[in-house]
Parts: sequence; structure tokens; C-alpha cells
Amino acid sequence: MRARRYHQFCGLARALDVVGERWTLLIVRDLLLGPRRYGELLERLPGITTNLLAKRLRELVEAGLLEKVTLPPPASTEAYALTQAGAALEPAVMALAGWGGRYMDKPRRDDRVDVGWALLSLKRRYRGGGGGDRVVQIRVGERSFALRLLPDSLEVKERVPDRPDAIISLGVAELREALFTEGGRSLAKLARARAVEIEGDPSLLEDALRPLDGG
Amino acid sequence: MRARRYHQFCGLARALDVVGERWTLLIVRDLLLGPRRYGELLERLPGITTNLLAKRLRELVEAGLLEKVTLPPPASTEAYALTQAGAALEPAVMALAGWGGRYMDKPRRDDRVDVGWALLSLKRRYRGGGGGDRVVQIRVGERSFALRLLPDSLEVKERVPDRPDAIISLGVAELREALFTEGGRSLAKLARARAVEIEGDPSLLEDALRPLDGG
DNA sequence: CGGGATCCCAGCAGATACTG
DNA sequence: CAGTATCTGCTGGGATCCCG
Repeated sequence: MRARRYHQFCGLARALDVVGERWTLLIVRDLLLGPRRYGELLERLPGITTNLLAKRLRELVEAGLLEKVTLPPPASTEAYALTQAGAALEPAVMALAGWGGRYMDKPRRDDRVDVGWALLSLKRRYRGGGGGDRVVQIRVGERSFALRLLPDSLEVKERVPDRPDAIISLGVAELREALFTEGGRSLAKLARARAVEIEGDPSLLEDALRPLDGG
Repeated sequence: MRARRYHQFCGLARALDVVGERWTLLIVRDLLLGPRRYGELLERLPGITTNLLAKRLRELVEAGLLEKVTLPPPASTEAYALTQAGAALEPAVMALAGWGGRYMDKPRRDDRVDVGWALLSLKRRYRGGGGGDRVVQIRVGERSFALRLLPDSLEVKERVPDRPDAIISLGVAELREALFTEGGRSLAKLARARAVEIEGDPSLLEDALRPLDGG
């Protein structure tokens, strides 16, 4: 841990002792989508400098929130992944992100926009129900995400799922309508209306995406 | 808002733009217990310096999270209170505090311990049920807290409640046993066992405190 | 070329003294 | 009591350099 601490016997203070420094929670957020390489993190965190990213990663590994892993072939390179302790930050990250939503009317000039961050916000509005375990692949441009719809949680990872039950391909604009536009159509509604390209059994898709309604 | 921003169109980044600076969330946490005067905050935040506290308070008022209020007589002095936007941070504060709980095995030497912070943690473990609206006063030394037990939320404020349904007086040690000791007796169990001093209708207390069991 | 380490400087945090 | 003013030192930001 760090020298500059709050010295308070309080869960919040303890948490901030570990993840309260600048950039730290943003790194955790990006890793919630899956393991990332140093260069990927550097590219996705606009404005962070190499020295600072390296320092944060080192600290987070020391703190036990991250670990270096070797990606499976064909990549086979090193990457950083959340440990269980790191992944346990998800509720806190989501709660903060939910609160910050009030400042997200629209992107400012020079704001970086990222599809992965947007999809993570689905976790907050997901209201499971149904007993299934469906995997939906979302393709936006070159990037693919695996949404696993479980009874009471939604898993969102950036990767190509093995055998998705359905595939939805759409553009950034449609995704933004689905996720952020007040009164816009939800992802499920867009799929239902065939406003986006889909593959897979439509009735299954209907079932699988229902929990994503009401966004 | 601040010059040093993340420039990311993401709820988390937006939130950290506003409350990501050092000390900020700790100030919010203390104000969750009710309005506080400058000097009280200064005293409860060990290590913060006068200039920094003043700066943070100014920024938070500008950001619309805090407002200066005049306390009711007989105090009649100025104090800082959360606005609705500020109070909306509660779930995020609680989620972070819950995560930080894993680092709270025991207070370190030179850790400040505060009964108010401890009682705030009750909000996380509260599982309402019951249809009531009971107010329980908790007295620890000179300090009094009002716990209002609602069907699906617990309100915790540091003040003397008007007409509490019950009053529990206990020492810091008992409170710590109830809140933090693994396998220790919950506040409700301590009350039931008459291990702490109580006033009020015991059966009502039984009812009112049941949601606090299982801590 | 990915994955860092080094150096330098600006700005924020920390300590103390002082003031309305 | 509720801050402001001033000084200092650390941390984060920016550019460059290094190494396998």
C-alpha cells in the first residue's frame, strides 16, 4: 500500500487508500471487460503517461487487485487481469458510474468515446429474471463483445464468444441511441424491430434480450 | 468543475472528475450523517489541512453537491449540507466502503475510529422487510444517532430524534462487537439479551431491530 | 514494436502562520 | 470559529530514451 494514507478505520477510507489515486479506478473499469495489454490500456486511457500507467499497474499488482497473465494462443503475450479482489470492485465502479451518468448529457469535444464503456453500463440496468443462460455477441465495427445473460447478472466481456446464441451487428450511432438517448429504443427493441442486423433464432433473441428492455 | 479532467465520455470518469480528488468522498461520507460545520469536519478528518478543506468545500458547493445552510436555533450557525445531488452519492460511497471492508480487520495504531462511520455501515447490511417506520435512538457516549427503519432503507443521522420508539445506550466496545466482530452478536441481539441499556417497549424494539440481524 | 524507465517541470497536497 | 496566505515538497503530466 501507499505512504499517503487517510488513517481512518473506515471502509471508505481503506478503499480510497488502495484505489483512490488518479487513474486507478479507470484502469479497473477497462479491465472489467477482460484482460488488457499494457499498450491497449495506454491507448484507451487518453492522457495517461507511460510512467504513470506503469506505476499504477505495479501498485495494483502489489495490492493484489491485478495479476499478470499470459494470453492464450495465438496472442501468447502478457496482459493484466483483475484478480478476484479487483473484480469485487465492480459494484463500486458501477455505482459511481451510475451517479456520474448525470453529467453525461453528451460527449464534449475532445472526449474519448468508447463502446466498451457504454456496454458496461448495461450491467446497471440489467434486471435478470428468466432462468436462462444465453450468450449474445455484439459486434460494433471491428470490436466484438460477449454478453452473457444470467438469471440475476449480466456478464460483459470484450471477446468473440465461442458459440453465441445470437449475433447483433450495429453501428456506434445505433448503440448510442439504445444506451443513452432518453426515450430511444433499447437494444432489445432495435433488434426486435430489425433496425440492426441480427443472426440467430429470433424468438431466442426475443427471450434473451427482454431483460435489457427499459433502458 | 476542474481543469484536470479525464476527457472520457463515461459515467465513471465523469464521477471522478467531480469527486475523484483526495478527501472529497470522505467529506461526503461525513455529511451523510447530517450537516456539519467547518470545524467539525476539520476535526473529524485527521490530517486534512485548513486550506485544503476550505478549497474542497468551495469546489463542492460550486459543483452543486453541497450547500451552506444555517442550523436551526439554538445553534444558528452556518454549516455544510449535502444537496440532493450530493446525497445521491450514497450508494457509491456504500459500495466502496463495502469493498474496503476487506482491509478492516482491525484498527491500526494512529487510525482514527469514529462511531458515526461505523453506524453508516449498517445501511449496507440493512434488509428491511416489515412495513414499519420506527425511529431508534442510539447513544454512544456523548453522541446520539437517529436510526429510522423504513421498509426498504435505513436512515442514519447524527442527531437526537424527536420521539424515538426506543433508545439504546451502549459503549464503543459493544458497538464494535455488534458491527465488526465476526460471529459477534448483532445490535438487535445485544438489545434482546439486555446486554446493553435500552428504553422503550421491548416488543417494539424486537420488531424494529430484526432487520439489523445477521450483521 | 511492445513495454517500460528517466528526467524535468507544473500543479496539487501538506504544514504553519495569520486574519476578519 | 471559519477560513486565507504563504511556503514547501511530492505526484502527476509531458517528452524522451532505453531494452528485449
